Amino acid sequence: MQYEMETSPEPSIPQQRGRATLFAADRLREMIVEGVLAPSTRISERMIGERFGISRTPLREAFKVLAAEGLVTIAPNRGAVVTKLSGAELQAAFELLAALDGSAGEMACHRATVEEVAKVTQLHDAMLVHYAARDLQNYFRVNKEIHLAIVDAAHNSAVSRVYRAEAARIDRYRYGGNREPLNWARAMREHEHILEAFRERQGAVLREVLFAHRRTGWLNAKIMFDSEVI
Amino acid sequence: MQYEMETSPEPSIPQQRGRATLFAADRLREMIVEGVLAPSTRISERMIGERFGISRTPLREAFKVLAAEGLVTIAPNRGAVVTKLSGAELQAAFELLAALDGSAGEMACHRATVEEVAKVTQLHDAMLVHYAARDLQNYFRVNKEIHLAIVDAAHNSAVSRVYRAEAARIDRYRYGGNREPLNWARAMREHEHILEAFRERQGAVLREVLFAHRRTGWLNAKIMFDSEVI
DNA sequence: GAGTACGAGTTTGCATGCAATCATGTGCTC
DNA sequence: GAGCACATGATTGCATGCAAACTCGTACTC
Repeated sequence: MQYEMETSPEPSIPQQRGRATLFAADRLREMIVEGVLAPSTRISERMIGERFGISRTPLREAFKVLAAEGLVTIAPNRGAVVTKLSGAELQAAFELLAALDGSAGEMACHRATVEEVAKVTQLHDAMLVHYAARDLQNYFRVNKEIHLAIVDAAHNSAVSRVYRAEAARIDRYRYGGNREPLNWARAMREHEHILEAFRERQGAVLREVLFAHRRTGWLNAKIMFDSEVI
Repeated sequence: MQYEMETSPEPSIPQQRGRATLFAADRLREMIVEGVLAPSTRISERMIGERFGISRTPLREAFKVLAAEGLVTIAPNRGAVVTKLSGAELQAAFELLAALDGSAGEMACHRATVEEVAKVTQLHDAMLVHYAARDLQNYFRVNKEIHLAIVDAAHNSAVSRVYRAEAARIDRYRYGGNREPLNWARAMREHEHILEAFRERQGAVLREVLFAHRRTGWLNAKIMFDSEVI
């Protein structure tokens, strides 16, 4: 997927009343998560307001929401910038996601419906196809869907909400981790174990496997982070 | 701690520029967490604005922040109300905190400094004194400090942040859980095990004990919730 | 030349105003 | 009396205006 980085004001999307703040927050969140707005990018109220065709008031409210989510950082009297995570913060986020992945996986083994297990199995097979085709983009997409499906199968709204929020914070830093064939193959092997443990509903095993899998993800992200590609 | 529920506009606290939104958010958060503003209470922009001595603009920004934290719920064109958790949502939050408590405890066993272990030990002893004196208020306060100290001893900023946010969401529902002497004694016994596992740095044990302890907390909260006291 | 004081332009923080939407009460219809 | 249409007041959503704080370039001092 490509993004046009046009300098001209983008096609003004007229919003119905009562949606300017929501529109701005969703739009900015998407741009940050997908990397269109890189970390440390300054977000001027006037500039973005003109781009989005809204005034500063709803935009400032959107900034506050994104700041609460940790996606932007607001300095008093100096405006908002896209949050740039330090190495320690990135590691902390990966560890948190590891804990959530593991705990949710264990819960999911107890609570997942037959349909939810089937759904994960189907997604896994789809991911295999993308892996065989070396289609990194779709591999990443389906990969994330698998982890979300397992988390949601825990049937715990708080875990799902926090997981999504924290995953969004570091999504920007995960995209390129599996470019190395060796790591990619390793991740695939781990996913085989994940699927097996989930289908057999072995909670303790799934917890351990998901925890270790997230650690692999962190090692990959750390390589990229240390090489300052991101 | 008591709060004056005066009907006259409360002592206007003149804020320095650039702090109106922060002031309003902190103040409202405190009022919600401590139960001064009960769940389902409507929060009118004009009313609160007059009470706090600020205009609607910074107040609306504060509402958005609290909504992102899950403390208030904003209905389009109808304003904000203090979030009222359903039984399922409350249980979900307790389960999430159980997972965070357990995971953080295990991390803390690996990473806690000698000073941090000593601090928890000291807090534990202080809690014992409050327990012996049946001082519920201070018992609760020190109890929370113990759990926070263990979580922070994991040295993971993301876990600490999420833990605080989620704990704040359900604090309102936890205050009265241990009024029954039997449950209170049980919680104290669990805390003995918590301290022992932490001091001996037995990560897997501490995870299990903290997880079970949080489950006890949920059972207590559920009794209160089902009796519709809160 | 380095460092500081200053000032014009820019940006943020907040208050206010207006239009759209909602809430509520009254009168009308059946 | 029940139910609905409508009007009026209240509330929210957003745009705009103004003052405070910041940025950055220039001139001045040492």
